[in-house]
Amino acid sequence: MQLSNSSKYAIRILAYMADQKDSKLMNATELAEALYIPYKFLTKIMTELVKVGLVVSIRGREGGYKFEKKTSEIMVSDILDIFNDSIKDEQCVLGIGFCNGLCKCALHDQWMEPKLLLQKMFRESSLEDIAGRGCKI
Amino acid sequence: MQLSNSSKYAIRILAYMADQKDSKLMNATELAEALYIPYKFLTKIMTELVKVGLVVSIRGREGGYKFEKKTSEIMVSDILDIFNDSIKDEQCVLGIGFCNGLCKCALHDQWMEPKLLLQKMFRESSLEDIAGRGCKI
DNA sequence: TATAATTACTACTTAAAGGTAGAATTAATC
DNA sequence: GATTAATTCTACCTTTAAGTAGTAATTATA
Repeated sequence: MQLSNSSKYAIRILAYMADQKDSKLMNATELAEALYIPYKFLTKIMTELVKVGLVVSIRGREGGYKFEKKTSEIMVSDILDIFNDSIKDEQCVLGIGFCNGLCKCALHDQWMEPKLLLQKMFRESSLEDIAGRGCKI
Repeated sequence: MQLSNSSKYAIRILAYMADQKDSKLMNATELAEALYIPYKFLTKIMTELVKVGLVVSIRGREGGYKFEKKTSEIMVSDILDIFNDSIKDEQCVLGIGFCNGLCKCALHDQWMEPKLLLQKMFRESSLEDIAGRGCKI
């Protein structure tokens, strides 16, 4: 596809958090162990999510992370944007060559179709959609 | 998406070659200049394409490259395979988590659709399809 | 107030992809 | 056979993503 590990981890983390029944504070150790993400790498990612305003961090003892926004308002594309993984450029999906509106390779139009589908999903699928199907991702 | 540069370059090179009216030998210098690909990197890629049997190289003076197979028989997926860029794994398109047939995230099925579309194109679009629309890619 | 538990920050290391250099090999042509 | 134009091979350099380490800052609780 390929998304960066940061994007994938971030989606896993946030979907996992969204899936928790009680919206208690979750700490880094807990998340890292539950999701098999290296602890230090996880905290790095969490800091990004805090900076961008998706989650809030409470520092110090008994601290942890919780959502800043409602999970139904956080779209997959918001998360991908953070790590520059969105597919929002004007070029054809594969980015093979020099295609543009005027001059395009023969596959350009065909590739537009799945591209648009993916973009649509990225924009329209919220964390709430991803989480809570009896399956931890 | 993102394909490796090697894959993208390879598709550009082969599509360009397929677009040439006369199937003359094309040399590395010519291709590199026409397609804005670093000469040395291009030759590295060409060597891969030779090894895998898509093109033949004629060494020495007046040498160059030409197709081994008919361009209508070379699929985009063949090229992606060489550089391990195909999306043929069993996981969901994003490869976010631990989805599989039994346990899958809520987006798994949605993502299957564009994934299958892309795979279909990769398999069914030949070099002949890509080339020859009055537009060099 | 001391301690333990927690996130944040800064900087480093590692691995992989992308790209480059130069010499070796091959073969047409003079 | 020598020269020259081409590909091929081996090895190296550079850049970026991924991951690690150590320490500072913060805060609840005993």
